[in-house]
Amino acid sequence: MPPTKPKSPKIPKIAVIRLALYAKHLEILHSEGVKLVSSLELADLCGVNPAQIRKDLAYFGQFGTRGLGYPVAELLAELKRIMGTDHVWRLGLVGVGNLGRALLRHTQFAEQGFVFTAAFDRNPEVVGTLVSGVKVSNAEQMKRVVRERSPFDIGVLATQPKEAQSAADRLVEAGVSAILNFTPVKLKLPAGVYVENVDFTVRLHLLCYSITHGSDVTQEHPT
Amino acid sequence: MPPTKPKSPKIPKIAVIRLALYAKHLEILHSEGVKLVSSLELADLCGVNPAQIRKDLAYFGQFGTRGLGYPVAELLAELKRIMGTDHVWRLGLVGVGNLGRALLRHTQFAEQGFVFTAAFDRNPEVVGTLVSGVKVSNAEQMKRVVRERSPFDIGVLATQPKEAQSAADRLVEAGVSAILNFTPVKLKLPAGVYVENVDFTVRLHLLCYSITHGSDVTQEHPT
DNA sequence: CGCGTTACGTGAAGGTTTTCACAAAGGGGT
DNA sequence: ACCCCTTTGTGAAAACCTTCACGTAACGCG
Ligand SMILES: NC(=O)c1ccc[n+]([C@@H]2O[C@H](COP(=O)([O-])OP(=O)(O)OC[C@H]3O[C@@H](n4cnc5c(N)ncnc54)[C@H](O)[C@@H]3O)[C@@H](O)[C@H]2O)c1
Ligand SMILES: NC(=O)c1ccc[n+]([C@@H]2O[C@H](COP(=O)([O-])OP(=O)(O)OC[C@H]3O[C@@H](n4cnc5c(N)ncnc54)[C@H](O)[C@@H]3O)[C@@H](O)[C@H]2O)c1
Repeated sequence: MPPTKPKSPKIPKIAVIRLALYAKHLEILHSEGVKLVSSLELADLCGVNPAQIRKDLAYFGQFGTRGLGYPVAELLAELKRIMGTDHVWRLGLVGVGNLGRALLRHTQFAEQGFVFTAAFDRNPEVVGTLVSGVKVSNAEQMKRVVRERSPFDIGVLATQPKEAQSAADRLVEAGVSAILNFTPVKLKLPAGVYVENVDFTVRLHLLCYSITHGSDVTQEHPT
Repeated sequence: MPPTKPKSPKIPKIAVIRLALYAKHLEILHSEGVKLVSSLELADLCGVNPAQIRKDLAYFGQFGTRGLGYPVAELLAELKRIMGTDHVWRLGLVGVGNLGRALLRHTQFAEQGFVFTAAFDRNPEVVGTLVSGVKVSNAEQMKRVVRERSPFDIGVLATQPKEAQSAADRLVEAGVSAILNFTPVKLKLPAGVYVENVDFTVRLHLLCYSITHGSDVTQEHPT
């Protein structure tokens, strides 16, 4: 029986973020043939406090053996199950421009279990072409394409900013409940639709502050 | 005289991150001709608590007028000065591949005061070409190019993962003290060099967790 | 079989960030 | 000149997250 207890207590949001970090390093250990790892060793690899790891894991169950540590393969499998990354997720790209193209061609997504099954654009010159093995469909027919040919779980938004909201609406209409948003627009979406905004410029601003003030402002968070 | 007091007390790292968020919304208000804004109004726009804004600003000085609010133009100018974004920052790209190309072509960086003045690659087929008006130089000659022709302040790293560390070392050698790192590699760099890591896959993992557990884990943080 | 060693799991302590709540301050109307 | 209304700036309280410290459990060795 898997030693998982229900996650009744409130789980700090940042703990979930760190879970992905732990999984990443467990993956490496696993590939190196390491069978057991202590919270201290894993903490060193991840650059966090060992107690932090134990506490984070405790939110989801008991995975270790006292006196030994954690079984790498099992813990990795558990973390993947918890994160939902124990199976492939299908991505649908909206906006096959400069950035969208780079994302489609990014081979490392597939290695992590994220596969583009569909791509959409509005530009007739792009529609119908094949980018990195993915056929670009007409954005107007998203709902139909999703239903009949290429369903996906997560929408990746990379249109021009002024098209972002309507494109997002279309994603929701098509039944998508999670969006990775690369546009600088704050999307208005119904409850139950999850959004993650990616904005590189915030990071640039932080670097500017650090350079200007000579003090590092970057926290160790693994984002 | 500008009402700025020295930043003697300890400033929460996350407060600086929010400053960029405030500046973004002040920019919009300014373009709409709004002259004054209260912490309540700005808080609504930014999706944070009004007291948070007042506290964050208080770390850097007194910018408001009691009973009125904050003067949009002045506060914006102050924030830019504090962040160091009151002038143009020069970017140098290392690795003109899928992602690097998208970044070079991204017109919105310039609008925010970030301009690519140099680009480097190792691939002879790419070296010498012009991408979005920027000449691609040989990565081996980075130090010379930076000194003699195209200095820059912030290095943008978008090489293959296994080249990341050595490319970063070269950036440091060339005198760069801030790096925006798009590779999944945790760079080892001397103290005084600031790094911000951009990793989209963490965001995808978070979305997976949200979908799987039906509870939103995304914090309102503006990253 | 029991004892020593190790390292987990967790309550409590400690530290940091967010929010509350209110005194103080400024503007504007009369 | 005074009063009223609004909103800042800021201690204090609350919430939150991290780290400590130790009881406890499991393994392995003599
Ligand atoms: N390029 C970058 O490096 C970069 C960096 C950060 C953020 N972004 C953001 O990402 C977005 C895309 O940037 P880009 O450089 O790729 O722009 P782009 O103009 O090259 O690409 C946009 C693509 O979206 C398509 N499109 C427009 N409306 C659409 C719709 N309703 N449905 C489907 N497709 C539609 C366009 O035809 C075009 O192909 C922008 O919002 C930009 O702000 C880009
Ligand atoms: N493409 C994406 O959407 C995406 C997304 C997330 C992360 N990344 C990361 O960004 C990096 C680049 O991705 P990509 O898709 O553009 O890869 P890519 O292979 O298309 O481009 C890499 C470029 O870097 C150049 N290069 C290699 N070594 C170099 C060196 N020492 N100095 C200078 N240039 C060098 C190569 O010649 C190539 O042009 C990778 O680390 C990848 O993991 C990419």
